Amino acid sequence: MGASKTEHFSDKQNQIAAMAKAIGHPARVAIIEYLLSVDTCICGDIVNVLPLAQPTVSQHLKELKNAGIIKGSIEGTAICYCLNPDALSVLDAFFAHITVHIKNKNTNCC
Amino acid sequence: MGASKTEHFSDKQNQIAAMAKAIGHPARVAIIEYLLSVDTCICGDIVNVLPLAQPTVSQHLKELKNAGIIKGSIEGTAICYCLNPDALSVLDAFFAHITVHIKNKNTNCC
DNA sequence: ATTATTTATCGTAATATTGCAATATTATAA
DNA sequence: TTATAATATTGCAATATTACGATAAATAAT
Repeated sequence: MGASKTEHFSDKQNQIAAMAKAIGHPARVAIIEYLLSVDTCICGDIVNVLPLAQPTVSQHLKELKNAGIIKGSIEGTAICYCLNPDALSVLDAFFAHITVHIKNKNTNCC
Repeated sequence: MGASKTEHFSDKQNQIAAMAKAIGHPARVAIIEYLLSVDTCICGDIVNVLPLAQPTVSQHLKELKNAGIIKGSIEGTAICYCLNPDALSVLDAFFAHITVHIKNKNTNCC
């Protein structure tokens, strides 16, 4: 096959998975870290920052955008990309919830 | 191609990406949530919990284990699987760091 | 020893991802 | 209008992922 059986899982599970999947590539982690490091949102130099060809970077940006991780708006010739706090806070809450609950578990057999 | 150019990115970026990728499937999100919900680590019923065939579940468990998200040990006929707090705390720290830094940014043009 | 139970592996088909060259699109500048 | 610059899309090849039937391996129970 090759297609996930998304219909068998909850919307929340599919949403978390889609966002995690989008972050599941080192180039896209690098993009996220770069967007976090710059103070302004005018990010027309993302292509120069990554060791990948321009179409490849454009494709990675598209995937991050589709997953809601970043937002983009036209800013003249360049495109302005920024992180989407809403999406990232969902992931933050997910992992914070997990780590808190793991600590509360006394059984740890593995 | 189809192979990520991991050598161009930092170990940290590759580690985050590998773990995020492992969580980037709704069945694996469901597995994580199930492991979090049960009190004991003896988890021989994961197959029955998911709407997927046994070999598929086994494959998903293997990927989570390879990424370090879960740990497993033999427990008689069954296999004992648990979440790995170390790996999950790395992801927790990553996303907590991002959300904190986003809040500190005053520019938000998108 | 034989059977039942549980999990892993193999093989394979369908689909998705990754990467880039070539090209298209869009907006600014001359 | 005609360049120039920045980003997007298309097309394609190489590889990876997803899913499952069939089968293997390992342990427990009879």
